[in-house]
Parts: sequence; structure tokens; C-alpha cells
Amino acid sequence: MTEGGDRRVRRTRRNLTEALTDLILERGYEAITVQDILDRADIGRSTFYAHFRDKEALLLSCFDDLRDDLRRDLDAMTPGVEPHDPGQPSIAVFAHAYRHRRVYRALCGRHGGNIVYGHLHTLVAHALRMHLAPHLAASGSPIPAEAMAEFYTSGLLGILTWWVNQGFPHGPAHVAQMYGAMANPGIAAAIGRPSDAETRPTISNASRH
Amino acid sequence: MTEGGDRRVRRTRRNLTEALTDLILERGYEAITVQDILDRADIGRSTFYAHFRDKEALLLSCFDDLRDDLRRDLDAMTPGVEPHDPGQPSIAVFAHAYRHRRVYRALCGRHGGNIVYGHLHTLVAHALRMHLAPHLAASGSPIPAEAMAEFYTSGLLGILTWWVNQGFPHGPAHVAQMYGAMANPGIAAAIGRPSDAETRPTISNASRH
DNA sequence: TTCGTTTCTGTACACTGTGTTCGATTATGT
DNA sequence: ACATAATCGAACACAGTGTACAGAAACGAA
Repeated sequence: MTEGGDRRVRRTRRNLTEALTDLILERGYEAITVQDILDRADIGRSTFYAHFRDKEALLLSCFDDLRDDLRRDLDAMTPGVEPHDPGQPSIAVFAHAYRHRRVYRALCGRHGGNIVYGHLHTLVAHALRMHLAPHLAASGSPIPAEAMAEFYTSGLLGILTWWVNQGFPHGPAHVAQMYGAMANPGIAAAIGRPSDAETRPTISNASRH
Repeated sequence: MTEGGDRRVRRTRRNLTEALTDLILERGYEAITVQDILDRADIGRSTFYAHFRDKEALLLSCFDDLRDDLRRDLDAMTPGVEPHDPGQPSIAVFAHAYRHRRVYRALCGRHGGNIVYGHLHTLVAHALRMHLAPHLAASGSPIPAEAMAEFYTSGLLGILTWWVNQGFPHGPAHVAQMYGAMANPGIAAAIGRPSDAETRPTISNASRH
């Protein structure tokens, strides 16, 4: 048994996802038509609809494997809530993006449309809420947990898309450090703990290029 | 002279923009068809295209007046750079949103699509950059100004959409205070100035409802 | 290799929505 | 009251979507 069933199916799906990501980088998601994908992938119309309900279903399937990966990474660090860094999930996100640069460039860059962005947002917000909740409960912060999660999630994804659109000019650890420098002081203040963002040494140069 | 020219034109544009915002709140921007707008506004097809190139042009025209307003507010505070609060533009944004609750609910809520969001983002990012630049230049912060502007803009808009989607549960000053509590410590750390977010008294209750 | 099964292909079709055109009609400002 | 300008409505060409089906091709297993 060759993994994953029929070879034709694998070929079809691979060609389609590659065609889609290519086209997104060239023209942006919104401007792409199903026929464009078909032509680029050299796949028949009826074949496409045998696999995916529409363009968006294909897009999400491109993101599905990645999403599972990321969710695993995030869940892995949730149980043992690290008390010293409630913003820790950010590292997982940046590392994940760096590991899959090409797809992120297509799905989360300025061309990617907002569908994938929305899913990422949900995922990250949930993880952040998990990490912040225990600290917030103890501190009696006046800021609603929802609002905090929203703020730090948006900031994280803002930095992420900036990083992606710049073409990953730094290593993931460096970007995570930047994020931490901006986010941690506020988090520390909210949960009544002194920020350690400044007591730590500036990060060693983990960037490439 | 009655302000703004022909009464028919005013009627048409008013009906169209009202129909659009109504429909956005009901079904979301993406799901709306030009025909839907026409039916709701009771306007002929050719009339619509005499005024707007397409659905998106109408959407932007809904936001245009607001945008000019907001830009004026933001520019008004840029010249006399207030050294004590580089995050000051946030107040203008929240106040502006509160003043135009209904439109913001349609354009910046979860139903509004990302077009308006993108324009808002550009506007706010620019204002924040202006306010941060002088402080950053002096402090020699290792974080690129672009990245900082991106982070705090995303965070601000994140809080804004959260606030909008909740139905404006607090007054604008209260939300601005929440934003400041999360953003200011990080900004203060970056520009080498102690945060004053905690030395200030907790804001007086400016919320309604 | 053969054979039954699954997938792919190409074409055709119905359908929805877009944006334009144009002559007839109606409202507007003066 | 009148010239002007805006609206209407119906028709049209067009692009893209999603479905159906019958024949060809590729597949995996024996």
C-alpha cells in the first residue's frame, strides 16, 4: 500500500493546491477564478468539483494540515501552564510560520484574503485565553479577559503578517522577542507581576539572512 | 439652494447607503448582491450604476465621510506631539467610533468584510507612526518602527472590533483606558520612559448602559 | 497479464449575477 | 411653465458557477 490511497487522487490534490497557492501569490485570492485554477493545474472541471465544493473549500484544505500542526503545538504547551510567560504561545506561532514560510506567504500575506486569517485568529485567541485565564483570575484585573485575548491576538497576528509580508527578514525567535517586548510589559502590569522583558538579556542573534 | 444639489440625487444616495448598511447587518457584506440593494432601496438598476461603479464603491462611499472626519481628528492632534502619551490617537478613534455607532456596527463588525477594515488600518497605522516616531528616534529601540506601528494598530483595531461586536458595552473613554493599560507599558518600555498607566487613577466611570 | 473498479476528462447545460445601453418618463430648480 | 437632469425599466452580452453524463484512462489486486 502506498500511503494515502489512489495515486491519481494524490496527484490531483497536489496539483490543485499548488496551483492555488501560486495564483494567490500572483494575483491575490479574490481575483482567482475556479477556471484559473483548473487551467494552471491542468485538471478537468468536473474533477475539481468531485474533490471540493468550491474555491474556499480548496483554500481551507490547504490550511488544514498546517492548522492541525499548530493546534498540536499550542495544546502541547497549554497543560503545564508556564507561570513565567503567559505570552508563550507566540513562540509556537512564529516558529510554525517560519517552518512553513511558503504557505504562510500565500495564506497569511497581503494576498491571502481574510478567511485563513480568521481561522488563525480563532486558534491563537483560544490559546492565549487559556494561558492568560489563571493569572487574570488571581489578579482581579479590571480588563475583561475577552478584551485582553483580543488585543494580544490581534497584535500577534499584526506582527506575523508584517513579518510575512516583509519576506521573513528575521528568525522566528527574534520576532517572538520583539513581540514579547511589546506585549509582556502590559501583560505583567495586568496580572500584577513585574515585567521581566527588560531584565532578560537581549536575544542572541537567531535571525538568518 | 438646498444643500448638496438635486433632491433626487440625495434621496437615491441616502436610500442606497441605508439599504447597504441594513443588509450588511442582516447577512454580511459578502452575501449581498447588487440586486438585493436595489430591491431594498427601491432604486432602478441603471440608476445605481450611474452613481457607483460597483458594490464596493458604494461601501467605500459609506465610509468616506467618516474617514474624513477621523482623519481630521487624528491630524488635529499630530502637530503638537504630546510627549506624555504616544498612544493618544486611540482616544480619537474610540470616540469617533462611538459617535457613529450604527455605521461602525455595519462596517467594522464581524459582518463588514475586510475592505473598510483595511482602510481604517492604514489610517490608524499612519497616525500611530507619526506619534511614535520622535520618541523612537531618541530611544534607539531595537524594534523597527514599522513593527511597532503594526502591533499597536492591530491591537487597537482588535479592541475596537471586539467593542463594536459586543454592542458598545462601555463608553469610549473606558475602552481607551483599557487599551492604554495594555499598550502603554510596552510603549513606555520601548521608548525608555516609565509607564504612567498605573500611576494614574483608574478612570472615572464614563460608560453608559 | 488480465480484470473489475475508480478516477479523470470533455462537453454541454441551466443558472445567477454583473455591468451597459437607450428611449420613455418623471422630478427638479429657477 | 420650461429646460434640464435624474430615474426607470427592459433588454442584452458576458463571465463565472456548479451539475450531469458517457467514454477514456489509470489504478491495484490477483
